[in-house]
Amino acid sequence: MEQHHRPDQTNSTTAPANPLIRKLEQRDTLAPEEKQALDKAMARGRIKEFRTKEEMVREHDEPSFSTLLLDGWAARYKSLSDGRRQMLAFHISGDFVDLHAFPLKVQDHSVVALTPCKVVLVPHEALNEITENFPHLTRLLWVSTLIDGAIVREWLLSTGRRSAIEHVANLMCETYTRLQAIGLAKADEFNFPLTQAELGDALGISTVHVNRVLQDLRKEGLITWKGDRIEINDWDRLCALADFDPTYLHLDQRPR
Amino acid sequence: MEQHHRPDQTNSTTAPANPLIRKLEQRDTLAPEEKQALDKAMARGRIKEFRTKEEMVREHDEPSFSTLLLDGWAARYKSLSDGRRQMLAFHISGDFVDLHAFPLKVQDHSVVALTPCKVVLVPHEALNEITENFPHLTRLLWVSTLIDGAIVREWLLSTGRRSAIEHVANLMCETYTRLQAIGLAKADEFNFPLTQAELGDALGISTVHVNRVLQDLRKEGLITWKGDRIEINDWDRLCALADFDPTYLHLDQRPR
DNA sequence: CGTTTTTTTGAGTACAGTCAAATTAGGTGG
DNA sequence: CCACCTAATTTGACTGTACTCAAAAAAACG
Repeated sequence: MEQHHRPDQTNSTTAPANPLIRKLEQRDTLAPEEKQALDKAMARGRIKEFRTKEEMVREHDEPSFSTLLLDGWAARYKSLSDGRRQMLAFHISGDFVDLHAFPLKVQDHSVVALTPCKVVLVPHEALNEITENFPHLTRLLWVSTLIDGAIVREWLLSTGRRSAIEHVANLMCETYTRLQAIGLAKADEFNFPLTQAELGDALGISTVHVNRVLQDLRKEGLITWKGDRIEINDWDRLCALADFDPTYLHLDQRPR
Repeated sequence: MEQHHRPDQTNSTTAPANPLIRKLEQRDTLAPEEKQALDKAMARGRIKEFRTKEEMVREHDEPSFSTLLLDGWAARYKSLSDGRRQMLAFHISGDFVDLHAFPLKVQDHSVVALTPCKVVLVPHEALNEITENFPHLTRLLWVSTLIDGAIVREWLLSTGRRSAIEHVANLMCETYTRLQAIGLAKADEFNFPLTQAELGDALGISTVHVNRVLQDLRKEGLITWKGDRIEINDWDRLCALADFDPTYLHLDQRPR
């Protein structure tokens, strides 16, 4: 548990094993010294593993590091004092689950592991050195928190104005698109390791209603969900039902 | 309309007339050269006015400037293709309504003026110079977009898991607290220039239901809404009903 | 003072929630 | 590999919150 992260030493012109670099390069090119700075920052972080359902980040904490997800699925959430819970985001490999707490200092929500997770705890001090010396890299880290924000806005639109079935459809389109972008989706199938109860907490509806809506989607021939795999049976009709416009995912290359 | 913004030349130890500086100083101290850089950036921007209900920022636009609100109320929103609309945020004096589009380049939602608004259009080029030369200031601009994000997360919690009456209560607590922080609220009263239909679009409920929930709140002796003024009749019970925890507003001083 | 917008009320409906129980699936140890 | 245990899914019956449509009343605006 006290081991340290070794940066990837392979040829940097091939796809990087460092999932953060891979993610940032999706958006913009990185100079060699910028990649080096990221590798160096991550190398200063401790590797940590979480079990399913374990709390990774707690509301009101003031950690001195930010948590970069290397492997597994995690979810941000907030709870009301009587226990009602709302998921705020899903995170996968390459995502910082709490980069916002680097500038903000205080956690305003919690993060839970949805599957076994492997993370690296990047010291805020290391991030601070990046912001002092690499303005372009700083903007890219800023971008990554902004995309998180854009996704939450789409979730708010879904929760406020989409019907339950449209909401599920939209989340499926979003998740498939995100996984596709980092090569974690097959042609028409992707991993979705949530329970229906957890999905309900993400959609803001009850478990029972999730179940009924999924049956409707299956009957309509749009998606099939078996175990932790979701198969998309009719992408076009799913997108139409969802009113899906991927602009908010900001997946296009946008060089500086 | 082609006039330029003149930075405030008064003694910088008193409350600044520049609402952006005032807002950032709420969070952290600014060095004189940082204030100067902000004033200079704003001085390069064109002043513009919008009428009530006028669109200030359009989804999919790629503007070369960001819109800083000097006066009035504005709201971010997204719409579904059949017209259903969800508000995503309210903005008041000192807020950038689209700072995210500086790093992201593309607008993923629109912004509408809720009242007559006066803004300054700060060129992205000017912001870019700030990020190249003032890392601390960059972090503060980053913080401001992160607080926007934290508020949207609270709205998502409200929309997904709070009942309509709890949701209204929470929004009233949030709005009062934000206005209070910049000196725009009286002891137990504040300006709220929305129609019930607009409030419904913010809450994700119908206009009719807004009206009925407001009657319940009035009957309970919690708030009174007359014209564009809301009076808080019982702050403690309102907070309790709302399950209000202002952590997510990040209003405390957090020096670097 | 008339026009338009906003708020309010009423009646009927529908989407989604709750509670409880049955069924199925998944994981573990013998 | 099977039996058992637990967790997850599915079903049924009933309830309730919030929606729609329509119209009346009240406010705001010029």
